Amino acid sequence: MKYTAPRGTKDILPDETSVWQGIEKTCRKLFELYNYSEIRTPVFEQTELFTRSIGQTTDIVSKEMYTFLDRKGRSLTLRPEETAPVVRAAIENNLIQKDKLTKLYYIGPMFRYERPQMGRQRQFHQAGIEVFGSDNPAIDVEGISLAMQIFNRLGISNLEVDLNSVGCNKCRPEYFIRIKSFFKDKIKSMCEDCQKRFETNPLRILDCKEPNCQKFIEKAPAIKDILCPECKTHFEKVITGLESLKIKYKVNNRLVRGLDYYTCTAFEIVSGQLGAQNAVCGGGRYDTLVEEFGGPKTAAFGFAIGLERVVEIIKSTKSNNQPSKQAPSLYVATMGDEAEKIGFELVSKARGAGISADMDYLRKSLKAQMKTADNEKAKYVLIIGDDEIKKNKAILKNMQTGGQEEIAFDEALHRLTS
RNA sequence: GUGGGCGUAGCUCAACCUGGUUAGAGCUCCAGAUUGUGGAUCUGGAGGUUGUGGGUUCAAAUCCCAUCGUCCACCCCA
Repeated sequence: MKYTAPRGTKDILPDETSVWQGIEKTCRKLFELYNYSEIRTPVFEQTELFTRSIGQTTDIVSKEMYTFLDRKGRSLTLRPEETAPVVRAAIENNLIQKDKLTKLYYIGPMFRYERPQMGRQRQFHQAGIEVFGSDNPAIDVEGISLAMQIFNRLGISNLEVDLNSVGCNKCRPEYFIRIKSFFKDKIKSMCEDCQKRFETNPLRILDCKEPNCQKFIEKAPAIKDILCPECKTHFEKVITGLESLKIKYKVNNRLVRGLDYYTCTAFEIVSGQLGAQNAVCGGGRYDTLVEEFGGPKTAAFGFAIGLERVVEIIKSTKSNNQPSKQAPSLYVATMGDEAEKIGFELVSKARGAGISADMDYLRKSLKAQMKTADNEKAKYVLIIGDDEIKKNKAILKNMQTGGQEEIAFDEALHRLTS
């Protein structure tokens, strides 16, 4: 084969697109039900937008970005996530204003250079929201409930909400100090990655899965005990909010998100049906990012759903999901040039009348045309041959019942619309 | 970036371990049985540079190396 899709990318083929369309439709419907408006941003941005917001030492920035120079030598990067671009666009277009809540949603492709595996591709798709202008914990609750509502509507259950607070600019530095002093004498006996994390971002030590490291991590101070009063009450209010909506959650003190801009609330929604890459949704609060990007001081919250993973779950859940390909209502079978001409006009008229229709263009035998119509799941077949032309009538066959009748050419379309 | 599994017809796979005529089967597709009627059945047919490149050998789908792709896991995340 001469050309194949680049590594880590996939063609979404016709028998799959209906699943995708269904998911996208459900997302849009619910986003709009919660009063979010769609925003579409470029798929590439200035590289700095991502390095600044996500953080230099994060995996995404340090090894996963598709970065290139354009013809004028500008460094651009295919978006690895959508929060930074939306923040940029919102500031640039003055969407964020004082005393106003701005609620935006997006659906689109993201790009990260990683080794592909189950539920992980280099081009993947996310649907998500960003809310600007409120530090009210109710926003966090609304966001999480919206995500759960989407999964619910898609028929996905067995999900778990993992919740944590990563603190704010006031309490996080304090926590860093505590963590550093706690691990100071232990770090040498921990794994190589943790030793790096100790220098670059000690918070991530908590996320290490090495059994050896976990022994130490278990005894490490939990961030929830060091949170400042504001973060603490915020976190508690998010929890009571979730409880009042009867959303089940699990406080996970080790949940640390891989992007540096998060403050206070961080959450993930994980599925048991996915393999190692089990997060279907992730997000949280980022109350300082807008200001860091030169906008007004603005509290913000957002999440992103991984659509490939949703597709995986839906495929594995629905045992025999019928592809539900759209079928034409009418298939016109013709024999001979004259019949083909008449048939072509009828197909055209049918379409004009809103009836989905198709016909044979391969000059196949009638039998073969019937077979094609059957494979296409056409409801009716209109047969036109020499006999019919003479009588100025066609044969209309109902493919479900097998019954057929002679009918005038023009009459046939009326029959189908009525 | 690291480790392991796998690349054979459009699809799912067999033959590989133990090298040996013309690389098989099911499904799909095409034709016929049915001179102009789909689904079921039967008969026939088409379809392959065995991922690619090199090596070993009288002989390679089979053994070896490389490379690309894919899958799974680590890391991390959606």
